[in-house]
Order: sequence, then C-alpha cells, then structure tokens
Amino acid sequence: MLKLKDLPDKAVLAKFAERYPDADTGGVAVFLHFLRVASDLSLALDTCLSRHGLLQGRWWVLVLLMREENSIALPSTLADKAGVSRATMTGLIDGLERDGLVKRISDTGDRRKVSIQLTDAGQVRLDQVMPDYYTRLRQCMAGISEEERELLSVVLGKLNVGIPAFG
Amino acid sequence: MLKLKDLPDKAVLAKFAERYPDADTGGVAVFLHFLRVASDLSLALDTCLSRHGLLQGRWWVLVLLMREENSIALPSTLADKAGVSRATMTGLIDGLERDGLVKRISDTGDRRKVSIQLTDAGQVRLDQVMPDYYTRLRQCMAGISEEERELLSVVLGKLNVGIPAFG
DNA sequence: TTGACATAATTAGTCAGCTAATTATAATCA
DNA sequence: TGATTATAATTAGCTGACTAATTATGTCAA
Repeated sequence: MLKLKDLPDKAVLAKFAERYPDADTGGVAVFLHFLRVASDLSLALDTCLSRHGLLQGRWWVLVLLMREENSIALPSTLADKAGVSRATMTGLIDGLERDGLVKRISDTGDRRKVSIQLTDAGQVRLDQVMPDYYTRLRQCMAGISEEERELLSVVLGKLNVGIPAFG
Repeated sequence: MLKLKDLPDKAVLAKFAERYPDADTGGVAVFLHFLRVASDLSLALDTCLSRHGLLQGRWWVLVLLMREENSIALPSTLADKAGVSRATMTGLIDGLERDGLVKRISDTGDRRKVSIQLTDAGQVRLDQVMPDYYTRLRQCMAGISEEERELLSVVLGKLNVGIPAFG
C-alpha cells in the first residue's frame, strides 16, 4: 500500500498531463487522496491495536473466530476470510498460539484438519480491545453525517465496480 | 493493510454490538467497506504496474523523481515524500539502480550526500507505464460523476480530520 | 580547534506477507 | 484394491517493510 506523504499539486498534475495526454487529472487526484486517507486510517488502526499488543492480522483472526459458533474455525477458512494465504495464516496462528490467545485442536475425524479455537485469554483480550476500537472509531467517524455515509457507501460500490478495469 | 474478504453482515454486527455497546454498527460497516475497497484498489494498481516489471514502491520513486527539476533528488527527500523510512528508500534505490532505472551521483559539496537521478532507461520505463496507468485509472473512475468526486473529496477530508482521534 | 552534537546514508537484524514445495491424509475410480 | 488425484496444513526460501546501530561527514560553540 502506497503511503504517499506528498500528494501532487495542480502544477505537478498539469506537468504530467502535458506529457501523458491520457491523464484525467481530477481522477488521479481523488484516487491518490483516497489511497492516502486509507493508508493513514490503517496506520491509525495499527496504533490503536498496538496499545493492546496486537497487529491488524492477528487481531482480525481473533475477530473472525469470535464471529463463529463456539469460536472455532479451520485455518483454511480463516485464511480465505482474512484474504491471506494459508501459509501466512499458519504464521499468524503460530504467533497467537504462542501468546495463548488461540489453541490448535486436532480433528479426530479428518486427521489433516486442525481446528483453531479462541481461548479464554483470547476472549479477554478481545474484550479489552474491542471497546477501545469501537469508541475510537466512533470518534473518528463523528464528523460524517448519516447522509454522507450513505453517499460514501454508494461511491465505494461504484469504485469497486471499476476495479476490474484497472487491474 | 487489512485485506478483508469477508465483511460482517448485519447479524454479525448486531452480535458484536450486543457484547460491545459502544459499537456504532453503521460506522464500522462503512469503515471496513472503505478499507476493503482501498486494499482492492491497491492490489489492482499492483497488477497494472507488474505488467511493466514494477511494484508500487519503486514506481512511486520514479514518479517522485520525474516531478523534480532535472529528475534529481536526495534519498532522504524521496523517503519523506514517499512516506517510508530512509533504510527502506536505500533498498528501493538499490533495486532501481540494479535495473538501471536510476543512478547514484555523489555530491561533490557535501560528501555525506548522494543524489539520485532518473536514467534515460528510467524515463523510458515511465513513458511505458504512465499512459497505461492513466488509461486504466480513467476507466476505473468512469462510473463516478464529477459531483460524486467532489463529495468523495469532502468526505475524505472529514475522515482525515477524524484520524487523530483513532490513532 | 577540537569536542559535542547533527545529519545522510547505509548496514544488520526482525517481521509479516508471498509462492512453491513438502508431508500427511482422504477420496476416487479403473 | 491400489494408483492417482485432491485437500489441509506446514515448511523453506524470498521480498520489502520496519527500527536500531553504524559509518562518514559537517557544524558550531567553548
């Protein structure tokens, strides 16, 4: 993810548009601004989580587990839902298990499988993190009206539609 | 950056809101949706750049250089503008230099300094990448009206204001 | 003018992603 | 049944971030 600290001003955009006539300077500006705010938000989330000794990847695994019945899921399912590779999920689970926040349970039926369960300590950790996360997120979003949220949601949907044309 | 493939539905949000009454479910939903679209956009940009043998970090260094007079800048300046550490910038420049896209020039005045200059090959590479990037980005943004762009810009500004409350 | 501090870039070591290969097990079908 | 294929998790090795330490050089004030 780009962490642009120096978005182009109009003069720079114009300079590039001169050399590359295909450039849609307004679109470029809003695109870069979007990525910039997203990466800053992501960094802010990191800061919030680090107060509780967690990083985004590990935190999200805990959240995914809590969503499940009995707080149990397979590593492969977690990998798919978190959008990371299975190898990465193995590493995340290693770290969480080391910290005692989840445990591996061998599947008696299919011995290839290992179930991952949130431990009591993991639930306690979530009960510390989540209220802080929700409170801070609420404050962060406080300046945005209900109407703006809906508009943002619509624009996000349209952006999403356009993505295949990009990548 | 979270790469959520499985955003929470209303039932999940409600389940969490029950345990954590501070949760603003609407805010959470739009926040996660935002991060999701941003990471997908970032991934699409990766795909676009990889067709030209570049990754976001290295590509952005080339773009920053092209913005400069004579396509020259110091590593420290590039690091600040790209939002990465100086050590990371050293690594990015190593890679770009290995590919012949930039060159290091020792500063005769202050011998601690090394100037980084875009090479002809680097400019050629940019002249291949940028039209493709601009064309694809234009298509990606095609579904968003001028009015929506401006609204998005306003909301991005407000989100940005809220970030300190989060992190 | 030299000792302390500041600055620029790099190196060393860590971390969390990735892909590809490996191990173990299960399922299928000739 | 036994060989092939599919699946689940892990391991091994690579990349590009990071911080902290290092090297080299410059600046300034006693």
